[in-house]
Amino acid sequence: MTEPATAASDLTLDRFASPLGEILVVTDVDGAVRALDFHDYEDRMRRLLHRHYGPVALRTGRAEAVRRAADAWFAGELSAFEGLEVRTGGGVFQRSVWAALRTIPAGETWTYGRLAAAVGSPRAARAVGLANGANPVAIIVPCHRVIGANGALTGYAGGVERKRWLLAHERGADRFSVA
Amino acid sequence: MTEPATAASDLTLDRFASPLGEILVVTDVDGAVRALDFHDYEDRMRRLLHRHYGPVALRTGRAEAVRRAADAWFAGELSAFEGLEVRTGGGVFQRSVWAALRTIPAGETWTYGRLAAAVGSPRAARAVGLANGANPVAIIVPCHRVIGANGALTGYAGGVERKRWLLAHERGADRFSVA
DNA sequence: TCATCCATGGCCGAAAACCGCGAGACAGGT
DNA sequence: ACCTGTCTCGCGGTTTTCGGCCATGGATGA
Repeated sequence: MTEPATAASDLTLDRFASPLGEILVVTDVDGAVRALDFHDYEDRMRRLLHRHYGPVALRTGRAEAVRRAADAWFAGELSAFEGLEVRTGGGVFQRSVWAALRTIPAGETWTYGRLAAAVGSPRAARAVGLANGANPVAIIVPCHRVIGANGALTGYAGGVERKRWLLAHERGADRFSVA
Repeated sequence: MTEPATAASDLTLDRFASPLGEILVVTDVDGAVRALDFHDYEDRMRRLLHRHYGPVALRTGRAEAVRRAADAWFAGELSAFEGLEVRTGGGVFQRSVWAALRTIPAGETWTYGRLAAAVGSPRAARAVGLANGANPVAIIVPCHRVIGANGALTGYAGGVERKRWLLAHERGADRFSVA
């Protein structure tokens, strides 16, 4: 039955351009962000929404607050997402991981193991990887700030190239272009 | 994730006497009935609640409306439950079965097959049996009005004796006593 | 009439599969 | 010694798959 599932009835879907390609964002009636993903992974995003909330119909509309924040963020204002509320489904463990992600400062990277320890399960590094990959709200919930203990980027749901770009961007080095 | 689960936070549990022994009833803050069972099956009732709503704490209290309706019903006023709202968890199929049960007139009996057909799955007679057995709200949702195609009572979560008593009561023949 | 046999369908619990990990062990190359 | 890359294996939530369970009912055969 899995109860604590933050019910979702009316969700709206918006699309806007970014340096990393078109971005899809799903918000609820309160303006909280329920999902954010890249256009080339729209299928997966919808599957995830379906898994969390059951069959939901997305009405298209504009999420102005998210657009503004994203524009500012891509322009270099790395604190632009801080005011945004994020609301998700998922299990207890996943939520704790996603919450912990937002505490990682921009420009910094953690290892999966460190994140696991931070949520109280030091040996669950691998499970953290899973949870990370299931993060419904890319970029705003910065799962890209987690890398392997050996420094390898290891993986990213939107493609490792984007992960590399995001980390470079947060380091203030904007000179790389995305393939 | 199983979504349409009618969230439950505050539930209250009441106990009162009846010709069939002590009865347990669980209601929510709106007064809707979430569960009703016989005292000798309290464990199962709690398991069911847990399955549907997760870990919930039951506070004891009085469900006056249900008490009044039950007294009237046992006294012979067979329409006494009609005004009561029932709210349950469970799957889509189960809910449709439980909803259909309330359309069976008192004093009448259907076969499992007929009920299956009524909910649009003519071959799911056996599955209807399962759903019937998982009915969280006894008597008010009259699962006892369903019997085998050959007329046998087949089964009842509260014991077949009680099923026999209930059917006799609804036929207006109150002369049998419960073992 | 009764006993057997079997296809049926939804649900549940157990078990296995899936990995965006990481630590330890080795093998080479300096 | 040291550093590096490769391999192996245990780890732990989540998701998926699978096997039973049965409050049936219709067909068979004694």
